[in-house]
Amino acid sequence: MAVTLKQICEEAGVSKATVSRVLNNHPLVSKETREKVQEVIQRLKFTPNALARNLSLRRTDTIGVLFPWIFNGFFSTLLRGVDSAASELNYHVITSLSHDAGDENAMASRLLKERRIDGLILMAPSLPADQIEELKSIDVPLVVLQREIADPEVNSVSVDNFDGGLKATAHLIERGCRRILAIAGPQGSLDSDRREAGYREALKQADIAFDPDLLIRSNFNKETAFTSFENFRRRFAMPDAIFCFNDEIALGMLKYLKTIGVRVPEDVALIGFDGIEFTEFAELSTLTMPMQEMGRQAVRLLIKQIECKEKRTAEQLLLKGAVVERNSTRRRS
Amino acid sequence: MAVTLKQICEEAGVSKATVSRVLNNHPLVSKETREKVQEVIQRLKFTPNALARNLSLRRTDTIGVLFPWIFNGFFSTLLRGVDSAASELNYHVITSLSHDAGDENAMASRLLKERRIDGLILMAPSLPADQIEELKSIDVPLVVLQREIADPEVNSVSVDNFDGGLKATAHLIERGCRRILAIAGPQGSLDSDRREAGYREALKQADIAFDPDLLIRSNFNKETAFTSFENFRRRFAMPDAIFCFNDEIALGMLKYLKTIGVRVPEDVALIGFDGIEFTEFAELSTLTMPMQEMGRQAVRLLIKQIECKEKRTAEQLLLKGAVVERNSTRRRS
DNA sequence: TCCTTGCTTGGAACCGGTTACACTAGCATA
DNA sequence: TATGCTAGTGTAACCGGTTCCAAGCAAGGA
Repeated sequence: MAVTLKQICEEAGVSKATVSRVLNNHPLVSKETREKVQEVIQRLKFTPNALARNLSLRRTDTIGVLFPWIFNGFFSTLLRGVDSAASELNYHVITSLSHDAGDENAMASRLLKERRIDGLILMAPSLPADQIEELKSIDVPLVVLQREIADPEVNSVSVDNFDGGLKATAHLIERGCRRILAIAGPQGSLDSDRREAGYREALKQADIAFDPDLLIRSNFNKETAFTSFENFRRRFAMPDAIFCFNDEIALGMLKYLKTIGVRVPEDVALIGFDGIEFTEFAELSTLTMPMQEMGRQAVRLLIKQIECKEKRTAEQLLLKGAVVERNSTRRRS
Repeated sequence: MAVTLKQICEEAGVSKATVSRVLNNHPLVSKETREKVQEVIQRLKFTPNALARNLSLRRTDTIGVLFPWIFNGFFSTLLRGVDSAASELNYHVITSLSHDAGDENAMASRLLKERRIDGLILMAPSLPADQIEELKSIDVPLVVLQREIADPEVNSVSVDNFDGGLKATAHLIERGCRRILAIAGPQGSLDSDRREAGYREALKQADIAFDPDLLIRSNFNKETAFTSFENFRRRFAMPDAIFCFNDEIALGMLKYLKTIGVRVPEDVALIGFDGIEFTEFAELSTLTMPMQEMGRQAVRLLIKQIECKEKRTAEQLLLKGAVVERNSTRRRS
């Protein structure tokens, strides 16, 4: 059995209250008592039981991070940001991957209602609004990550999709491309819509008319992107450039274009969105999101909520990404 | 304030003990009582407080997973395996990344001694033996991941490095390569040594004499690998194939060879080790380790230890990897 | 000298569950 | 009818801390 506070107080000849005060650096303890107690603590190698402490204090110093099963490339970088910020602020991190889509709520509310965590960071790009509503109702600190949220009562940290769409497109335009094919996400995806708005804005700023034929859709994965793209090819000439709304699509396209003999960047420039690590190896230009920073900010926002109880208005952070230029958009010489 | 067990028992007109029995499906409760209590639980939306429960039961249903900061490609896949196995067995997962090397112990023992976790999965490829010794002394269930351990008292799950080295080399030999350069890890790395042994065994089986000049060393990263390789090039002719002892080196080499005009696989075949995801995009052949399965097995081993208290002899699982053939070792036609 | 004040300290309740043990009632057995 | 057993339930201690409140005690002021 581990050493407990009781053993310490018996050994030191003081009460539990006093030992507890020493542990928490309470000022109202005389110097001699404090030193005596500390000596015993050292000698018996006492570490207070966090469970008991948490039960008393009604807090766990732990935050939950809920990720979707799929979110591959981001995952580690984001979690890294979360973990580093959390550990700096002396919090622990419970991770949980939702296995089935729709699982999120059950897992989240279980963690929350069982009081295992003080707050939750939720990364669920496809979580429907009503589920968020439900989570909100549990009334525990919550930060939604990587999902621009309309609801002003929900704290969120997200990449500025509009700004990103604009920058990526502008980058292609600067390289001399004018017929820029956008492979967007599904209808109704807020992320996709905002990126599209940025894309259009960049065109407008360059006095290029928006051509609806040059915007095709996917489900943010390569398979659906391929189908759309082949459809496009049958009807139209190859564009100057392709702006894929995420890196998975872009990486898939890169490979695919090679197989059909289209050279990147000589025949067509290609840019992705997200900045997953693989893009570096693939020499793919992309708009990188500051994932680690997003993780850090999410933690900060969450802990701010946890530590000051009075209801504060929610914050919605929008972090800006940046274009990383690699071979796939190198200027044709 | 959340609903507590006390409120349930008052509302249902029974004692705490009875409510607790209902919650835990204890058989000694009459049907009527059980139903009445359950109805109240439903109606008041009661969820028992895990902290209180844990304190009483002296267990947390939580395992810790400690990763090094660097272990990129593996990270998500491994964690995925851990998470899925843990959640199937009704355990939670606390993750922690050690930020500074050497941090591991402090973090691990803090989690363990504070009784926040019931056991620990430690992934620390570079953890010195004496630190493991120290962790062992805390005497809490522990599984070491991805590190062949000499100590028979420590449970571990690891890839079979010998088998992997053998298979990767044999794969190259089958493709007709005979001068096979191995870019190994540092001296004294158990992983590297075992892979090397496999490499040598494969050569021996093919009646190829081992040539010490064809074994160069790195620190398992591209920078040191480059230095060694350039050194090698100045003195010797290009080999038939290169077996890189991890994928990071292999991916770096792939890029590097391209810049110096050496074609893969036409001029030289290239194979990596580990099976990180990027290898797929890079068309790099590699020996993939079953990362997800390793995570799952580690959890299983750990929970087996947690749940049967009598000291059992430690198990050391060695999972075998498999060669995934991609373009970088495609047979020259 | 007596009372007030402030610093230390201890007693005991509390956080929200689990469970060993005691107790009661009902029924079968002797 | 007395006895033993069992099923169902309640009492109270316990897990290991935190903290409110009261009390002891010495110093300072009236």
